[in-house]
Amino acid sequence: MYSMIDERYSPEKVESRWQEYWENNNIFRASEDQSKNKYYLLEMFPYPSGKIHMGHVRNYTIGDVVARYKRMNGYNVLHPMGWDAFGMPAENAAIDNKTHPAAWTYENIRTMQGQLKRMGFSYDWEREVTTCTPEYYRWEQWLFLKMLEKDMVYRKESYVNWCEHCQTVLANEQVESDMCWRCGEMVQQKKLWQWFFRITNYADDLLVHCDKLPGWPEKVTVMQKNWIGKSTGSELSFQIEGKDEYIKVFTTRPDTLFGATFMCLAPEHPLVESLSKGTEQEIMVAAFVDKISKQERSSSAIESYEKEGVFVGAWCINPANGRRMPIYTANFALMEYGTGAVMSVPAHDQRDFDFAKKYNLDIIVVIQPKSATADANQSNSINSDSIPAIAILDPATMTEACPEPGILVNSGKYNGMDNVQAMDEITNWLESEGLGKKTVSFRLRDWGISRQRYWGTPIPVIHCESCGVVPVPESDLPITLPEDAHLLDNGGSPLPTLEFFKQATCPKCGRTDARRDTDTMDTFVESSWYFIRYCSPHCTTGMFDMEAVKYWMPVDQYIGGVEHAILHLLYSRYFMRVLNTLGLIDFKEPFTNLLTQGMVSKETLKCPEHGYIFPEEAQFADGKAACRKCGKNVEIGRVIKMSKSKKNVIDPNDLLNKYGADITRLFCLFAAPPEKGLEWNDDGVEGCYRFINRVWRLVATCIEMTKNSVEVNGETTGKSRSQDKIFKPYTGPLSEISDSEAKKLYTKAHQTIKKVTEDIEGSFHFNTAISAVMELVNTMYSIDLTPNSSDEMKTVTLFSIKNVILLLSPIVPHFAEEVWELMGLSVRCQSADSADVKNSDSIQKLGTITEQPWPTYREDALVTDEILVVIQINGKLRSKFSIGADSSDELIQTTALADEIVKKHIEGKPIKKIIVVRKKLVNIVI
RNA sequence: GCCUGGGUGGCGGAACUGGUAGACGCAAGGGACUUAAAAUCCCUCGGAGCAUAGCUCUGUACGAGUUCAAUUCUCGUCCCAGGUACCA
Repeated sequence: MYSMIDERYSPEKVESRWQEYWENNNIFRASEDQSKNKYYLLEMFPYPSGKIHMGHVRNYTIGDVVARYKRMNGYNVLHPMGWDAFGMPAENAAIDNKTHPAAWTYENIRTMQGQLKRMGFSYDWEREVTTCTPEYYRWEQWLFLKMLEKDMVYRKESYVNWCEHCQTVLANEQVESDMCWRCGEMVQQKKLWQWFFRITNYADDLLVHCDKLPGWPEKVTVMQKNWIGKSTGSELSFQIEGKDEYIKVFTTRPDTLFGATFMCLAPEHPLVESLSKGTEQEIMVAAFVDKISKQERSSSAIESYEKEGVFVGAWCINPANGRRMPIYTANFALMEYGTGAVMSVPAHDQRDFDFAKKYNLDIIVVIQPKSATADANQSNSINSDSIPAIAILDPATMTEACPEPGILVNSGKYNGMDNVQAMDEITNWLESEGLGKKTVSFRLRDWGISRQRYWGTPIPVIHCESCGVVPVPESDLPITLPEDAHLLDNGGSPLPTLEFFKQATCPKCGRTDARRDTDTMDTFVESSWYFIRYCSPHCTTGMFDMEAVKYWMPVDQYIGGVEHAILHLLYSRYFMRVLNTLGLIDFKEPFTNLLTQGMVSKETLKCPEHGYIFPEEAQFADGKAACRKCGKNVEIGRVIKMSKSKKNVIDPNDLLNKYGADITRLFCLFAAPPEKGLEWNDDGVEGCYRFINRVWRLVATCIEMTKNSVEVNGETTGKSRSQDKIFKPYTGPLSEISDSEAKKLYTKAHQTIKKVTEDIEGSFHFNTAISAVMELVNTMYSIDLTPNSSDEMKTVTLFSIKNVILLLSPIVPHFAEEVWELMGLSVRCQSADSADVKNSDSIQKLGTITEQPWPTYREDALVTDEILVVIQINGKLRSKFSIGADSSDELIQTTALADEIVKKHIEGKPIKKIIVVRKKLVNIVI
């Protein structure tokens, strides 16, 4: 029967067959089983943008390999998948294609689910969650009401990007160099009443726990810490000249108070208008505030604007020295941070220095850096490891601010004090005067969740003229998104135009002219708790079933793009804290271990006529590209992460059609370690196909060489005639093998098991794991394996090939199942001869490869007899030699010194030093 | 701008805790097999030089430094990517 094995591996024949087998036998269905250790493995669910692209394929392949690996290690694995189905692209598509966001979304889900199934991922599809269904978002509305009850949500006025021409709100992405992407009109800022989650209440807790997430990459926790941005400092009050009013500032440098020479207020600061009123600056200030109010408010935009400001026509008094300080309004002072006011110390802050130079404001030095004072005293000293020798700071000659620590000057009674000490002393003094206190400030802002969009979760409140904001009664949930709505051509939400939706009866007073909130929630809200919904996706009595959550949560391993390092991950952490505070769960951190994969990227292509185009819509020739539709030259843009909106995506279908799922999976993993970014290029895929075929032929060879009997787990399988020898994989000690070639192979096989296990367990470095298996396969190819090989070689070969298949099985599961069966190792091929299998127990034991235990290695089989030692002379490699593995350092040193090449290099020169690195290297210094 | 990463042959990448730079694979070139092609197998493959079975120099973005020894540690510079709160 085995001579019937095909010459080449044919994925199209094999893959669908095994996918059906897994599905029909519910192999990946997860249920709470208290007797087993659970393992919740989660990949970030996708936004259903159309088709999956290589970024998804890579992410989900990594996850699937881990899921299958953990299953083989005996865990009860939960591996769910779903859809982050609300979002802006559905609205844009609806406008462009004259369809409905729901129709577009569900169609995409269908397509993408088909693609994922074709990849052979081991999801429990019974648990599929789709966030745009009322069954899902009703619980989000429910939670919103709970949060409202507990004052965890509030309303305030806040700005949005506004296009006057389209009469609509724009996302930051829809603003292209200050203009509306649809019509090109200059974008303005508009103030709207919006809902905010009080995430800042948890700022400290979120920050502190960043250091209690050992399973997270440090770069992610560092980014989150910086994002939260806790700074300790002081809040100081400056009296406005001639008034009994004070300006409060937050500063991290109270030690520089005596050097504060002017004050900057955010343009939206209420004092800006009131102070300038009636002064000759009034018009200038109003014009400036108006100009700033129209500018984009994203922090990258704000930082890119030139720092500028306008005098508001009033002064305040420096509480330290009574100095008159002009008050400015400046574009770099942010209302959202601190108190919206900044005391400016130009001598010691670069931004203030630049501002002072620009507007010709006073600069007073109040700290002399220690290095400068020391250098000044010993004029010729060269201080090699510090700042270039500075003379004593002089405002007249300074070219930049000096933020260095040092000794206070020009600071009255604090002169001569160390500046760090002065921070406390000056704050304490002002506190005693009632003008200051120590405080902390966070960069983190409350989470604005109101969106003036259609395709999102409706916010469950009603606005009543008599009662104000009234929560929708729980019994009225869900507030479903009306489906008979058409997107407006300008991109605006149709909800405010739908009278039947908007009209509501006030639950409190019964007024019938109340109106429903027509805003929807930020889609980050859905993705902040979907992972907990997976535990009990069909629960109708609450967000989740407590028992199921107790069993499965937290997520043991979360895998997704590093792009989500801050927002999504921080919001999810915040949401668990909310649920915890509400008493719904007993933990705070959702994800124990996190793997952030690097972005799969590709250059963008932009046609002057058709805008962004897909790679297949361009014709490439000598480094240039032309649009296939209009023939015009296409602008080849930067290499950026794949995204549907920029159309720089590669659909895996071509690869799947040509090579199948396994080769595609193998290639994605072999290309680079997961955390590294990947500029897409499929040049190496052919090599992966070759490798799989090498294994395929090796399997055929092994079957041929051992004929038709193999024993697994003590059970003989396959047909054996009495005259046949029965070969089974050798698993005994290395020392009992006499054939030196078999010995080497046995060692290599055990080393490979160790290497692959460690690469997966330690860092998910599948690329090196695959390399290791390739090496083992190469070793096997270097041996002449025939039916005439020694019995010893046959059993060692069987051990090796069995482990090649097991080690590869999480990566190329269809292929592995197939060859496992061909080798007579799976229960499936037993069905015809079930009499061979003595009892149902052994069926259980055999199973298919998916149910096999992960292989283990023998320590005794890892060691080799000889080691290679390299000889360096003055750090340069000159020679090397092999020596017994148990040789002493002394023996290694004398062997090295006796080396002919070494002798030639030394030529009687005196040896200054010899360094011997254990069993590795000798460095002779002459 | 700011925060976080990254930069190694023609290409993707490897190198444990500072100890042989280039594992594994792709591409390329040469050869074997074949009527031919595909497939497969074997050999070469960072650069330069020389007295070419080999040897020497040089090389991990760039410039310094620490060390017997640096892709790895320190400082500085350049470039690229991710995020920057309404893309998800």
